[in-house]
Amino acid sequence: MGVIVSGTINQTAKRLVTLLRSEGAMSRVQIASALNVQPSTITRLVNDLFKKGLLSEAPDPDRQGQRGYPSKLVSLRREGLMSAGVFVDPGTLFTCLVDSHGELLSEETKPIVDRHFEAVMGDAGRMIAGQMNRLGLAADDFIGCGISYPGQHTEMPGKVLRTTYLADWPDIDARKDLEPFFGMPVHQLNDAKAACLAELLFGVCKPIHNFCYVWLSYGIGGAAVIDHSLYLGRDLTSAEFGGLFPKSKPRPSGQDLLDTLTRAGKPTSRLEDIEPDILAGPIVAEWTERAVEQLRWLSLVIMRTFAPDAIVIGGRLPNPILDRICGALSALTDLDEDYVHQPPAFLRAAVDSKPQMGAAALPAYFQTNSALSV
Amino acid sequence: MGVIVSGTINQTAKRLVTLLRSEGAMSRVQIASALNVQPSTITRLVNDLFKKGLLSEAPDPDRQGQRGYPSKLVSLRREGLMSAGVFVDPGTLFTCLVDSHGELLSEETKPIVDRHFEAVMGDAGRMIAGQMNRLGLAADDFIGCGISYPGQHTEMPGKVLRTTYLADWPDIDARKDLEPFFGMPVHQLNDAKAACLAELLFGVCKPIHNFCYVWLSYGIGGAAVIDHSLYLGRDLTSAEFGGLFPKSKPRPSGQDLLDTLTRAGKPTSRLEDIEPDILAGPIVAEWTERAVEQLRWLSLVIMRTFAPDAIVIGGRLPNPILDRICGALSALTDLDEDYVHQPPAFLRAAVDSKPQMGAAALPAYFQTNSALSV
DNA sequence: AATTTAATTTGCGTTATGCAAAATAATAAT
DNA sequence: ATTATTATTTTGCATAACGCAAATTAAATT
Repeated sequence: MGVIVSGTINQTAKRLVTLLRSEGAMSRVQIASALNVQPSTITRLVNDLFKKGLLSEAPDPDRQGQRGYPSKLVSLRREGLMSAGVFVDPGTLFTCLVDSHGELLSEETKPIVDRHFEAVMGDAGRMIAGQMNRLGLAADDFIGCGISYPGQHTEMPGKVLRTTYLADWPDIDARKDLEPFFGMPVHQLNDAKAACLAELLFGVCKPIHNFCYVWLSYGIGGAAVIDHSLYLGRDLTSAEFGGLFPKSKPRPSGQDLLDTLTRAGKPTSRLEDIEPDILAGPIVAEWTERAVEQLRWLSLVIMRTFAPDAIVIGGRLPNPILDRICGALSALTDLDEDYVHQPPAFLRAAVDSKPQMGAAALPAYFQTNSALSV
Repeated sequence: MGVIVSGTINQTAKRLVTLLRSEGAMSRVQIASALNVQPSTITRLVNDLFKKGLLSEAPDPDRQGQRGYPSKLVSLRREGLMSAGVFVDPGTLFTCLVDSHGELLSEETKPIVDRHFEAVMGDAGRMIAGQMNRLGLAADDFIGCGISYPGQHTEMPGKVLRTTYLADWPDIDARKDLEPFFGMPVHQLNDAKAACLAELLFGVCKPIHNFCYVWLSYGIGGAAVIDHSLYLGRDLTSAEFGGLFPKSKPRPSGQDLLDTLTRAGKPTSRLEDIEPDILAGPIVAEWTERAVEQLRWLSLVIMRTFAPDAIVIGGRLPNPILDRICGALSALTDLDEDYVHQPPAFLRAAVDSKPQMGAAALPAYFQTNSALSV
């Protein structure tokens, strides 16, 4: 095995990895033209990275009856860029290992009993190490570990992430505070932004260069990807779409849904605990309808600002609700009478049900992402 | 003289030009550390570009009583990257030549009598050529010419710009339709986006990496700069802030102001024609106050989406009104009760009164801009 | 079996750039 | 006055990245 990404990875190599993540298997000439370099450059680069175990190669299965040297399709080797992910729900610890395609290699979930920082991170580190062990892998087969939890970013030295949910957690600086627990490079980002990266690298947004993610969880978060890069904005507060809905009024958030259920005499405290019959019933249906209307307005705001190619709907709201919301938005023929353009594509997030995959996307993103543009 | 930018300009050279535009004069070591390369690389690059006439060098005037080899400050040579600009008002043609610092070398304004495309562009070409002549310069001393006018971009092959104001103008493709008139590379963008680039390269936004421009003209336009690059979005419709205000209702646009004056018995048809006493009177004051309130809301939307470091106010509304609007926004201590962060910096655009400078910024931007990031 | 075709590879030269040592021009210490 | 110290810039050398053109390869077509 052995780790693959050495300290210095050439700029064109980064662009190549980003391209292959985005487009999947490609021939060398296709790569060369996409990256605007000579085929010979790609030959040398690919053969080099192949030797290092980063890439794999296969004959083109669709090729039939064409003249000329048959192209060989190059793609990321699954075991080439593996990463680990840890998501901290206030009550549960979700961990996983994923390969370069975002396929789960293993996962493990555990209730959190001791909520203190050291205890949670100690547990997480042991869970990750245990999974590696069972697969016969070592920490240096991995490019890193991502940590994600609901929380607010603050622009302190080192960009710390703060949570109010978890008892007396300090402001956390990824490198300094977290690496000791995992023995590999650590990256962190809050739940919405991490989930967005998971869609970018592993989910439905692989080929999309500009999109906005609307994250519907207990609160409403969001993220924006511009030119295949996460745009964070001042103090990492870009695309905080929740803030567009006044806090005091009804809004399409999970907390608002739970409050609505409580008012309707069906008190529920966690989104996962909403009963199937209630989920299928009129209270939720009515709430969803209102949410769709509010998100239609939000989509208009997004189109007037970011004007992305797609708006992605995901989060920790129950799946059927997110599916219904996304379906209803996709069915709109126009967003608003004053909006003369086509509505954007509305996409249902593919990997939002496993929030630890968002975390696992972080090292992959931060260590190999590079703008694809010429 | 002779042109300076040869066909191929190295990537680090682009980053250097962008850096010097943004930061002004710098020493070689400062440049090296800003661009994350070795000082020796900068020595060679700078000496090379100096020989080509792109850069100039001067002793550091502030240096006094420090040990060591005295640094020499490198900056863009004024005559090194000149460009031309043409702005087409429905009734007037504004043209100019500017140097690499955005200083006007010459300007010429002329009423449009024949509004047909060929006639207008023919005139513009002759005006530009005449100005060059008078200064003893030739077309190939210039990196290009920018064309700008109010209009809608449409995503047709080649990214055409369409106008409804000007009689039977076709969809225009910069390279194919415009270059014959000017004999140099031509770039085009609508008024708001061009004005934004003028602030980025020549105005108050030189050092700002993320900002949004709110363009208050007859209509309301806008633009967003992310990582020192203009972000255009799907079909070049990003940051079309006007669309956030329903067309049917009062809105902070110049047309709305003119309509307000008409209703108040002071009919005026052009923004330049508003009488000084009316400008200072209660109708305009009241209108401005309402505009400020609406723009406060818009600023909140901008902060929840782009979260830029600054919001820039500019346009063709009368100067005193724009000054008052910008002043009032700057004075806000918070944008909204739910917005817990600091308000952004509100900046008054510096070069919006000369819209042809926006046009002149286009060649400078498109031919040398390069993300500064590492 | 020879020809055509298209992808890939190889050989060669150039450019960009890192690294370390040297040169330079100032101030500070003796 | 001379020497030491300091920071910036330059130079010499080595190497990595990559363009270009020619060669190679493996298929289909003639």
